[in-house]
Amino acid sequence: MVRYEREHKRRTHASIVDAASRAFRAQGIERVGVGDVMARAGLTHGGFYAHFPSKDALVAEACTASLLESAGRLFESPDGTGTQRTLSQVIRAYLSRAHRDAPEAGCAIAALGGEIARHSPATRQAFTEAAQTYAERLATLLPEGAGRDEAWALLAGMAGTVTLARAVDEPALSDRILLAGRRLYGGAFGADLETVQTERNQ
Amino acid sequence: MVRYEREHKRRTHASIVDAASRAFRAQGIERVGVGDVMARAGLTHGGFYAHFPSKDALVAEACTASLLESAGRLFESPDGTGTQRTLSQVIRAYLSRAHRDAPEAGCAIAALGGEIARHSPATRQAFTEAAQTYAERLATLLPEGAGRDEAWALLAGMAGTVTLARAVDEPALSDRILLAGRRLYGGAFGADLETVQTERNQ
DNA sequence: TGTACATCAGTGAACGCGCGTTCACTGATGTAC
DNA sequence: TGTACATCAGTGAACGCGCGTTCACTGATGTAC
Repeated sequence: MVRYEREHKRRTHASIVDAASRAFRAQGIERVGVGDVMARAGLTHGGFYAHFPSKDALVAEACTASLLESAGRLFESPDGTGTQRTLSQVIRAYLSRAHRDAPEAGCAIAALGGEIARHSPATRQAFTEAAQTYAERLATLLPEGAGRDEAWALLAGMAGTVTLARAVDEPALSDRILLAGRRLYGGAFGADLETVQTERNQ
Repeated sequence: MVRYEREHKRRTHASIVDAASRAFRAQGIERVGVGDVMARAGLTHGGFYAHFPSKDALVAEACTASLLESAGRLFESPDGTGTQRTLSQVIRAYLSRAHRDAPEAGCAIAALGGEIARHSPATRQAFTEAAQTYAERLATLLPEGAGRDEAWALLAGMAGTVTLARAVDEPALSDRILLAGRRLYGGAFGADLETVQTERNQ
């Protein structure tokens, strides 16, 4: 009965979502068309509606995917062993030049937060759910006495810092904003300040 | 020689910028057309190009205008006497439900930061310049030892907090994010925590 | 093992629509006489 | 004081374009016999 390999369509679907999640973060949701996404996935635009009922449905899926993917990248050490990063390492990685300069692989809150706030209920719901697991994962790294709400505040603050560092057009100012963010959140959550200072070039 | 009152065109220009700055913050730059802006200013779309060379030029002017206007609203007491707010009052006002629920009159960094990061050099330059005066004004309220960089970090963090509070679709969670932000920044910059706690319903 | 064929993932032309922009015009303004 | 008129802020029809979406189709797949 099954003509094509069982996994075939599922893989195509996933590759469309992946292409969309990267394109949206790089260029914004509105600037990226259905045709652009399909071309990035190596397909033509007509086939889109065999996978999604509307562009909005893709946006919702791409929000979830980009949050989960970037959380993975953020919380795990880049050594490939799956080791969890410490809070200090997470703050440094989030507020790094590398993150600022690669929005397509970075946190969707920083890249798309403003646009999501104005999007459909379905998109906002998908975003909220995925952000919740992001915040909970961050909460486990916080010191005694700090819980989920503190994790939300830290996440929101770091996202705003990266967004502003991307918006200003003076590179030196942008770097100083990231550094000031490291000091602020490192200090507020007891992360090692020495490390913050010595790794300013990461 | 001057047919129309000298101020006539200047006033129309300013009312277009004002309409645009509110519409952009409410709906996003891309979703608001030139025709929408002109209609909000009580005009028709054709006259637009007698005032601006392009939509992009309007975006740049609207960025400057909305940052200056919202800074005025934020730093001055609402009693009308022009009294300056304290740091604690500024943090409470920025991270208030009122600000979250009225993006069209609020801070452009929170509403448009992500979009501006992807916009034209002219827009980013205008934004950076106006944000600079915003940050400098905030810096004068900070305690001893904190300077312009700390003001940038505080501004960026508060903007991200309001953006995230607008993006999530659960009202209770949104309120908790704002409150956690007040505690975080109030604590980090030595603002009166008691006041923060007692005015949670503002 | 070889062929005929039903399936359906993906193609590409076509649609209506709203956008930014252009341009020939209109009519309120206030000056010149 | 009254009228003719040059100015130009604002009007609205029209443009080309890219968007999201639809749909008749094609051709690779792997099963049935």
